[in-house]
Amino acid sequence: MALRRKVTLNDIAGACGVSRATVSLVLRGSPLVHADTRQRVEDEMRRQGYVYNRAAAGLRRRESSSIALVINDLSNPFFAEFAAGVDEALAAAGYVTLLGSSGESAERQQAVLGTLLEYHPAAIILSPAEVSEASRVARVIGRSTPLLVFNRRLVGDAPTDFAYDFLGLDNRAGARQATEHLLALGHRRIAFFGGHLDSSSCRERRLGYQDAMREAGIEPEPQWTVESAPTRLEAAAQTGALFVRDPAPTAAVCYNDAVALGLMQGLIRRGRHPGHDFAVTGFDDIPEAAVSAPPLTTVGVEPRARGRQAATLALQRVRDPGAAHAPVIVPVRLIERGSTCPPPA
Amino acid sequence: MALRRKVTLNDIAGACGVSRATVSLVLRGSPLVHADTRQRVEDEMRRQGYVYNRAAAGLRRRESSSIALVINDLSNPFFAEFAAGVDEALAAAGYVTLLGSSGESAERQQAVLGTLLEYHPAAIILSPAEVSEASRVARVIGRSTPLLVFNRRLVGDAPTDFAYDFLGLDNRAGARQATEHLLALGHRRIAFFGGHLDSSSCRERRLGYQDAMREAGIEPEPQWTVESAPTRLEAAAQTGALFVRDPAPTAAVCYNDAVALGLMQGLIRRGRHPGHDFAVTGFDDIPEAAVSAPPLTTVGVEPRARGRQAATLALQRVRDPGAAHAPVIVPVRLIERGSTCPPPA
DNA sequence: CTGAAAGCGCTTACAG
DNA sequence: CTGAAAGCGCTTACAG
Repeated sequence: MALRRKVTLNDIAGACGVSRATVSLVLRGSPLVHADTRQRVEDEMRRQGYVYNRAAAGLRRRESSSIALVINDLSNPFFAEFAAGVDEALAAAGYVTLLGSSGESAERQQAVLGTLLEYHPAAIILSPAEVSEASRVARVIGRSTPLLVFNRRLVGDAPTDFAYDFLGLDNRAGARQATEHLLALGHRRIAFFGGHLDSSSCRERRLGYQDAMREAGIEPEPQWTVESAPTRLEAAAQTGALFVRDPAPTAAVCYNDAVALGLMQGLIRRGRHPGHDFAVTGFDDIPEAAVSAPPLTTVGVEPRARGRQAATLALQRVRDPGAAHAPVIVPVRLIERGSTCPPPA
Repeated sequence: MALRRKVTLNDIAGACGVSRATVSLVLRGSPLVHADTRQRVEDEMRRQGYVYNRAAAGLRRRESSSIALVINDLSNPFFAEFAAGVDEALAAAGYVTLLGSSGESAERQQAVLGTLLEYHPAAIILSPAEVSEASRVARVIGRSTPLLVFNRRLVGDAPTDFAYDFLGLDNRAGARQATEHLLALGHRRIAFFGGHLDSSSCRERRLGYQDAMREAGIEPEPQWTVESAPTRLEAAAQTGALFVRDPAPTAAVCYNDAVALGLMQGLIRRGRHPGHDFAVTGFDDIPEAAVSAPPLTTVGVEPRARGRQAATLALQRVRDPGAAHAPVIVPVRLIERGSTCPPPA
């Protein structure tokens, strides 16, 4: 099957015996055009299967109707949901999403940003790879495209003339709530499990954990902090690290849900019963959290709503480039389900 | 912070005292340009922070370097992985991914396709909503953009002059393998659980199940087929339907992993032990399948690799629009893990 | 080796 | 109410 040539404004104008300008006015719904002319033009467009060329229009009008979205890990449901939310809100606002993924590699992130910039998006939404330096990101993005960073802080200071928006979660308060919940159940030996401490979100969550512990008069033992990649698989593999020394913890505040679900898996393999003889909390409230066995007590952050919010913030910035750049921190709340229990007697 | 004006070829040409044409040649790495000139131009580009405008170039060259990707459900890890694979391969080939999602709504899919077409992508990759009519899809896409459909067939016949590529899984063979595995373990009363029979992939998988059953001399009872939305939650809720009549099945071939994991959840809630007193198989091998409790015996389809393959096929079509349109069906294979067992004595 | 000119598909003052 | 003209940022023959 041969592909058909694309129909342009010129084709329609020619067929109707009017000028391109008139067709353009019809397209943009101008009241200047005579109703008969409008009708003829619209019929002809339908007949020929005309498709507007937004790139050409954008070029002429010097404006962009795309927004670039760079995700660190699309296979994590948290980020997949976030991306879905971004796309949903952008589409509703008449923008198209240019997708890129970094796979948690700062190198790839640079390359992806460089490529996406060539499409001159109106703004960039970046969920950064674990260790992304502000200076490098600033260098590739330049000073003519607004940037919204989601979830993790960029590392180091950005150049003074490089401002960007930030949308993050109240990680510290969320982890604190989770820890306080475990303390209230009677736990004293509580681990902070999973994540890498060089990521800002992980550090913040650990601070919240430490806040609650110290407020309860407990100094967390170093071996109660176990790092792992923020994935289910890695977390399951690290489960043993919680039990190498006595007295072992009776509960764990996990970096996120993926890690918490992995830990529950790891516990079950070791013959333990999360929610009965060991308490686990997560962070994110991904869809699986509600249906795991047992259902996961976790900190709800509504990733899809965060995606919509990120899109909204980015579009606000497009409309008003001069506004101040105050970071937006989203409050979070603990959702109690079945994976927490008092410590075994 | 005021955004800076974008730098264009003209700015560079002016600053270097050469013409736009020369700068353009430098950009495209032409050997015609004198080494000194090239150096001066490249330095100036770096100095001014020039960013190529691919949309403008594409307009002039009458070619597109974007591909549209429309996903039915980004919150299903299977499709999220697929999308990640598509994006990975497209980026490697120098294309950008225009993302859209239909949320399993055929209406929204039409709207999303319409919008994305205005960016004149070189091709469209569509993972269609559950019931997508070929004629409607054909109408919105027209005859000048190649289409690759993934995973599900479009419903009804397309107009004769509308050809599209198809990448699908060997659903029938996969479900057959799963069923044969259960038969080999000694099961006779085997259910086909989950999915909607008006989706082509579900119908095909059910045929594979029926093939294996009949070959073993067993006529599947109607009540052994239980439909549900292809999600974990819905499947968990439908678990009871398997046990309303005696003799109840001792095993279930599930439509996909999400459904299988939901069924396992539902079984556990009813006091049963999947992998010990009831056998379950899945389809897809999403990441969770390997780490569920018990790990899920399933049919591996490698969604990320399928994404890369879809991108490759779409790009082939872009290069050679006249080639024949033979559907590509990917062979699949059973991965044995812990969720299957012989029937209880 | 480099420049002047035309043109991709659109929009926007400006005439009339 | 409609058309002629200029121009968005680029590329591509064609001269020289």
